[in-house]
Amino acid sequence: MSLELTAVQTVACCSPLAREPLSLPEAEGIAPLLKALADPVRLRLMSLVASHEGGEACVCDLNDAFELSQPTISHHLKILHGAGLLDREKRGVWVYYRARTEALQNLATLIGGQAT
Amino acid sequence: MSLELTAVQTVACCSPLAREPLSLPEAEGIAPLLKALADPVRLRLMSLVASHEGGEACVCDLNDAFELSQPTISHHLKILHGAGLLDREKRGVWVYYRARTEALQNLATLIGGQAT
DNA sequence: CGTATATATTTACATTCATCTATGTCATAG
DNA sequence: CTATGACATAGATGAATGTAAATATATACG
Repeated sequence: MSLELTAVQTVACCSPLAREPLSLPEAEGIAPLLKALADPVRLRLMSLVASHEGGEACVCDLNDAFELSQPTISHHLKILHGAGLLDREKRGVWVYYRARTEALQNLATLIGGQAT
Repeated sequence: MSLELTAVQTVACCSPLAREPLSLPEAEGIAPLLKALADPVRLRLMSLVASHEGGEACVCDLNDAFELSQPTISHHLKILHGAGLLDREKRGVWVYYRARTEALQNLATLIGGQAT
């Protein structure tokens, strides 16, 4: 097991933006998470998965929601998964993605948390 | 006055990610806001301004917190201001930036809001 | 086995981005 | 009016990123 913190672990460690200045390592840990979200396709993927019944969706469902090639969707899913925003589970032929809601909540607290 | 919505206005209009799928126009409106935040320097700038006494800081304060050239800081501030995350006010020789907390709160609600 | 389907990876290319240096603008001081 | 300090803009460059096309892997089924 790695000693490195994942982006998701990093974001859980910090006070809200408005409370105290972020250190450089903190900022460098959090930016990749926001970067992963900062794309229209990936935002829609996240909301599709998070709002899908059961909190999960298979790639086959997701592909149909876009006019993009399957490899492109797969690429975006990999980025979201790599950032720790989506969990992956293979069941038979299909792969299901599930939103990591605690990661989203931590991020929301960081961005919008009160100063005091 | 333009009929276009700013990114900040756009983000205030949407349900949380986990409640219902984002439309393409919504996602395209929100992504630029996240993109503006998705950089270590800009994250630190936002937190420096937001947590600074009085909720504002002048560029002279901000420059000193980084080992980057003044034009580079100015560039990042322009991006944050363009996204609607920072307000700008010139007073005499100095320029003060102020965090738009309601924009941050709306963004936080969008990302972390409960499904129901 | 062999074929079909679902998903991932690789490669290639065009675009975007962060940063720098140099220069411009504006306000104030002398 | 000229000099100085604070900040912005312009232009250039190298790195990172998005997308598509082709290919690979893995499972199911006959």
